[in-house]
Amino acid sequence: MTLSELNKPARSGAATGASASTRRMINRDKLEADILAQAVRIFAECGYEGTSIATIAEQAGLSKQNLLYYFPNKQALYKRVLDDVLDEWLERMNLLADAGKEPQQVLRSYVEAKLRFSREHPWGSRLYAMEVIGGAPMYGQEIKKKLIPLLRKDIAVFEQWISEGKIAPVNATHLLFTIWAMTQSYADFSTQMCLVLNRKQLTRSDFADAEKLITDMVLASISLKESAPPSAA
Amino acid sequence: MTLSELNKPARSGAATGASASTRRMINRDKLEADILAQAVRIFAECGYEGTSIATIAEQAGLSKQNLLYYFPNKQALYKRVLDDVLDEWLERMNLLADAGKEPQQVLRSYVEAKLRFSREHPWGSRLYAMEVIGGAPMYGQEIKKKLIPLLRKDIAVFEQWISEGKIAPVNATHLLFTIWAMTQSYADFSTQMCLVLNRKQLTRSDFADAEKLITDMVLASISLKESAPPSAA
DNA sequence: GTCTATAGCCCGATAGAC
DNA sequence: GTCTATCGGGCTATAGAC
Repeated sequence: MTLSELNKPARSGAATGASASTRRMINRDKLEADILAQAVRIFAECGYEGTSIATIAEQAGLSKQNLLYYFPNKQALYKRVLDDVLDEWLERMNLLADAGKEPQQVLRSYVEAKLRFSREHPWGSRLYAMEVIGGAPMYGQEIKKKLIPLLRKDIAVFEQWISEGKIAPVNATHLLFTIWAMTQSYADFSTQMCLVLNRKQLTRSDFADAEKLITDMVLASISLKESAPPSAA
Repeated sequence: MTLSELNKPARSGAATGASASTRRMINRDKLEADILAQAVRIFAECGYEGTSIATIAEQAGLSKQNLLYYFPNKQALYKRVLDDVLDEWLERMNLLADAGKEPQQVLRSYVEAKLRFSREHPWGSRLYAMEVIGGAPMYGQEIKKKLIPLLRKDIAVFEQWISEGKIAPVNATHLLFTIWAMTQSYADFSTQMCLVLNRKQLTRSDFADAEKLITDMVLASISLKESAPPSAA
């Protein structure tokens, strides 16, 4: 079960399975999805306090009071949005480091997936970043429970590769941090990048260029220099 | 003249030079500095809308109405804070790429300076990041005028190095973006990093480790591979 | 320059009719 | 489920006494 399913408000008719309530359920799910899609964008653009639920409601085509029928309060909506972001992220990232694939291929996939998330879910990426920058005052516990263990696992995989001599002895923790930083930045700082590039928004070609450079940098940093013999120091 | 000096409110007694008003000026400057120091922290923690000037005033030890005597309104205070951040940043970064130094040394200094800014001015770094993530709705013009030209100049320097064969033919624009991303992240994402590292805050040793890895990655990406001859393609 | 008082606004949330 | 109406509170900013 995903985080977002856990956080969904219990709904009265959800367990009946009758055709009428099922039809209603579909409408309700669509409406919730519309609300969530607007919410992630507006929260990311305006911040938590800068966002009024009336604005979200208006953009989703319903009244503020009606929105509060679907979500109990503003904070619950906010956490639900972040749940969905984290769910989607974990789903894409979780299956990368498990198999016995080569380090190079795993890191290629990691960079590609994280960068694709920045491209396909810019609002979610930015909203997550804003929450973390502010000290994760509302979502820190969930990050601690759900994300941090996976990041630690990734670092452990890197360190395993190092101890097996598969990659150069880099600092595994900071390697992960820098990969995160570079890929995340193409969502968070796209405004600044667009100003430099004189574009309205980043193109697929920009992301392809970024992926190539980031991948090259990461692979170069872990590549074993054949000229250096095992040191005795 | 710096951005912050331009944005300072004109004050009545500033031009007299009399000893009494000079003494008052010093007090006023100290009070303004206190307000700005609290403002940058609270704006970064809570966002623009999430920050009330009453909170800033309280933390600086004066009343909200009194704060509004020193700064005309909330937005002016906010922009002044960002001016100071950008001033400090430009001051540190501007003198790096001018001289005829070697690319390796310039990039070492660039990473070191940007990372030191993240360590010494975490609130300023984070506040700037939040403004950019939200689309720079209040400070976009200043970024466009003051920062973007310098970033373009840096990119042009990288491209000059490439055309002179001093560094490998990487994508200069994205090289700058990734350096920015990696160094910036040690301010913006320190909360997440601390959770991974199980620390209250990042240590000097963490920043030293980061600097080493980032520098190695950047220098590896620009290093000329001696085995590859100049291609005819 | 610092104080009290308050105008004027927006917001989140609730109550209750239908 | 959707509506109208409204409460209670916090906010920016201003007015004016001292």
